[in-house]
Amino acid sequence: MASFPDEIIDTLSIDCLIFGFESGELQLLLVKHAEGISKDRWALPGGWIKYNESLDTAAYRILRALTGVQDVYLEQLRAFGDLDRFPVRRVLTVAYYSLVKPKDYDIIPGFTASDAKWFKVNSIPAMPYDHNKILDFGLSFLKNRVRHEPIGFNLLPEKFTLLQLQELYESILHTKLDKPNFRRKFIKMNLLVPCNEKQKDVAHRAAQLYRFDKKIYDQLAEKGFTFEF
Amino acid sequence: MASFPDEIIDTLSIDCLIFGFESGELQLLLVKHAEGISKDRWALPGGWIKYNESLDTAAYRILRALTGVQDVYLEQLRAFGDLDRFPVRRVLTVAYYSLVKPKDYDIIPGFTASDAKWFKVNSIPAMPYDHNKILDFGLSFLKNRVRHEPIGFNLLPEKFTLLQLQELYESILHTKLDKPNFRRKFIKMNLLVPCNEKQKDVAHRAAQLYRFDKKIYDQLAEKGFTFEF
DNA sequence: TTTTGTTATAGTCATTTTGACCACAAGATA
DNA sequence: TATCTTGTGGTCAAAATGACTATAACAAAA
Repeated sequence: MASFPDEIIDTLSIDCLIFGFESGELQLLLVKHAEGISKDRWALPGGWIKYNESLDTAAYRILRALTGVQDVYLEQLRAFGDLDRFPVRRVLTVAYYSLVKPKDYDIIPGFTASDAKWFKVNSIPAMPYDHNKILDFGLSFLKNRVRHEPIGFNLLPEKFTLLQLQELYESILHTKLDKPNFRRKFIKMNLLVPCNEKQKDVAHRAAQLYRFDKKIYDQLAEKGFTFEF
Repeated sequence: MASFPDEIIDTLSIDCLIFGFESGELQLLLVKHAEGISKDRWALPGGWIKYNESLDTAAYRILRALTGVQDVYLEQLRAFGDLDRFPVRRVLTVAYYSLVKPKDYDIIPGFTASDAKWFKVNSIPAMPYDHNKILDFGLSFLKNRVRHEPIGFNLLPEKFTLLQLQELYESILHTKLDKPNFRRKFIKMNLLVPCNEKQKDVAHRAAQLYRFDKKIYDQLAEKGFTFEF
């Protein structure tokens, strides 16, 4: 079974949770299976690991092959290994996640996917296997993480307004936050750099645009800083 | 290969990080391999998953068989799947961790372990495979987690002093904390219940003993509370 | 041109939390 | 009795928080 290096291991798979943020809502990238036992159903982008690739390598390959998404930062969530999670035989899957800006990527379904598109996190269809369970895990992971690390980095466009940032937090935390207080708190963290630019084409007072300062973030991250909301 | 349900899967393993806290220091439970390619070396308690058991089940079985430790809460950390992590063939391992009170457990080496004992985290020997890497991951995970959840629960004896609690935090966070401030902060969280008892056999003023209030903790945990130090 | 609607942004204020301390208490030991 | 060690109660200024109020911009409607 392990004789040919490039052969797949049919008991080890990868599944990806690709989160995006657009029009004030958290989104998830799903693919429609083109073959296999869940043909024509929407599910997490996933596939078999090959004998000669590491978990990370497999995750990047599979995500790219199925959705066209590449050059993202994938992070492992954890393994899911319940006996009955896959109906045919015992399959262990390792879940990865990423946070991206949907607009930065052309979604190109391919490989074992006949289609691929963004779904609002609040209206995800019932997926095959334990994919909904994996999503739930990912969502609570995200909810937890957003409280302690400035993950907004990857979800917002290069330049963003404070309201967009706040909406991102509200959408992940599932709460309303006070605008002036949110603004004050975030600005005091020194992570935001005001661009010399304002919002355009809005039917109200244009907001200041900001961007994240990666350097300052890295400095802070090294000292192990955290923040709460 | 998958024909006999009770057969092991020789490409899937479990490794456990069992942390303990004693005499002011963080400890880790290791076993000495009795067989295999790393015979006589100290390593994380670990073993092969069987075809008919889930990851969690395998973790409990293996930990118990090798060290005698049972009735603990094991939590999955993540999977480690680098191609070269195991010299003979490709093996994916799923790491689990637990926090326990060493005194609560009789360490009984067994199965593939010829010996088992606690090591101070600061003097862990070089271990085979990627076990040191797994430990590093576990330590930073712990460091991060201790800042946001009251994990002390499982590491301290039933009744403990505030100084013991503080030493636990200092030992995980690798810093010194101010005594009166630590005390004030922790007491205000309402998580500690004073026992009507004092420390005994100490060569100085005896400290009040406290215990955790699990109910209050659960209430707080549900609301998603966090704390910082 | 004025009004209206909508979001941006500045600021107030009482309360709570923090960090850095000091000082005394309790008890064992020299 | 003096001294040492750790426990525990407290102060105090500074900073952070949460709940608001008020004003600024500016597009669109009246």
